[in-house]
Amino acid sequence: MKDGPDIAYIASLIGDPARANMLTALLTGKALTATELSQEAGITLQTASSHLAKLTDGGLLTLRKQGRHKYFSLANDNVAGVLESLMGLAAGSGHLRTRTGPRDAKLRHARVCYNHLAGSMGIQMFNYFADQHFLQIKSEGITLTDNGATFVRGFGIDLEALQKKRSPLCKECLDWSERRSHLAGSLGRALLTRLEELKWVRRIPDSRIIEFTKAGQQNFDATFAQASLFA
Amino acid sequence: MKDGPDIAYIASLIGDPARANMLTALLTGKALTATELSQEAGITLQTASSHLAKLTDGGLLTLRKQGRHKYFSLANDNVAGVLESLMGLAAGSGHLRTRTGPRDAKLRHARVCYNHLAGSMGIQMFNYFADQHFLQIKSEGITLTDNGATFVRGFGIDLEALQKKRSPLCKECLDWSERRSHLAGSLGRALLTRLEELKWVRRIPDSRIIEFTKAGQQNFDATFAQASLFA
DNA sequence: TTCATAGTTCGATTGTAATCGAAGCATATG
DNA sequence: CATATGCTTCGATTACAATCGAACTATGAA
Repeated sequence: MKDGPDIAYIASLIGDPARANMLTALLTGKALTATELSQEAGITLQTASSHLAKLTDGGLLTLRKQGRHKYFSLANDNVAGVLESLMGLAAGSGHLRTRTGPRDAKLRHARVCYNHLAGSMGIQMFNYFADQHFLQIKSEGITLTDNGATFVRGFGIDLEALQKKRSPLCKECLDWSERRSHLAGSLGRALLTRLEELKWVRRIPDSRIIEFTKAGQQNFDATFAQASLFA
Repeated sequence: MKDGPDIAYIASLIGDPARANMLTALLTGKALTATELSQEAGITLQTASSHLAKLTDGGLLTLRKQGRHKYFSLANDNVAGVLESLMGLAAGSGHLRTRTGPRDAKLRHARVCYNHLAGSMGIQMFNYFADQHFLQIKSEGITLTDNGATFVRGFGIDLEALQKKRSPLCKECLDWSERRSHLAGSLGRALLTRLEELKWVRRIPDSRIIEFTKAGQQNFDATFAQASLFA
């Protein structure tokens, strides 16, 4: 009856609306203060403080003290992954109270998922990498091929700096809107940062939406053209 | 503030201990009746009935009526996937109240995850398939290569019958104990069934544990020998 | 028909967790 | 130092959901 880890404990942490709102807010990857999170969830600071304590205690969040501020962020990629797949369930399983407004459409097109690109644009990029054999999927995970490394460097990313880091270079992350994998890991994050540097995209403040500039969209489509389009 | 699907609703469904117990019980893939599930969770039938109604209403369970029995099972692979990854979080994030007893060790070695093989043996099998290039990972998902198909047929599986089905042949599923992917989908299920047919393994009743026979373990290791062992 | 088993619905109780006001620390700034 | 800001702790309130006993419905067996 009591096989395995205590799943109810973690799920109940996510199961409170206020806490769920804070967690989704943190899916942008940006670290937020307690006050910001309380506003995000629509509750007072006192209540938020108690919630945040529970979340950190449960290992879902990490916090960094900076002066008199406390910055909270998701503990790791796994947390973000669970949140995204929960969204997949919630979207798929009947109860989709997601009225598909214009905002929602933008969200499906491109959004940030723990600092990497998600949505249909994220899928397109992943597809391109896969089609060009820039990625090799082994049982241990995804690795970047030599051709892939060349491409990434050419795109203006300091690959060596990334590889020095302890965190995994490539990971895949399941997209709730597309139900496919997109590229996560430090490379995924670096790619999004680069897209911002190039001014192909910009983030909408206080939202997970990523907006493409007109030129940016054209460049993106040209760079990450899907092979299937030519077939 | 209200981006995306209602994640808190789903999470709160899983977040109740009684419901979580029922869900994990269903991770074996076997359909269970309301009475069995109530015993599994240690609650009365009345309470269980209300819980089961909520779970089906939330799209996590499907039910099949057979005479005066109601058989419940997980709605789909996604549900099983979310449960497993929640276990990963719960196991990893500090609060591992999983005292590693002998039972737990068996669970890590081989267990059933929604009717397919999980645990280190599941990983070993997946690794073998990957190393032998029996699987090809594309962005849309995993596909079986021709060599893979030959191997699978030789192993005694009616591949054509599986392919006729609507459900996906190959999927990957993240293992909470190993933090790696193992093979899910209808092929994954068929492989486990075949292992049982061959009497290499047997399921422990009322548990997720899969036990290897002595000969079965030897045959398994010989068949799915990891390339890295020879390196 | 009568009895037994499987499951649901109703009502009342109980416990717990979310919430916020008020007061208390802690860290910055003038 | 005083004062503002960010956050935590305490206490009381409130609301909701889990629980079970009892009565009810449905299916199957004798």
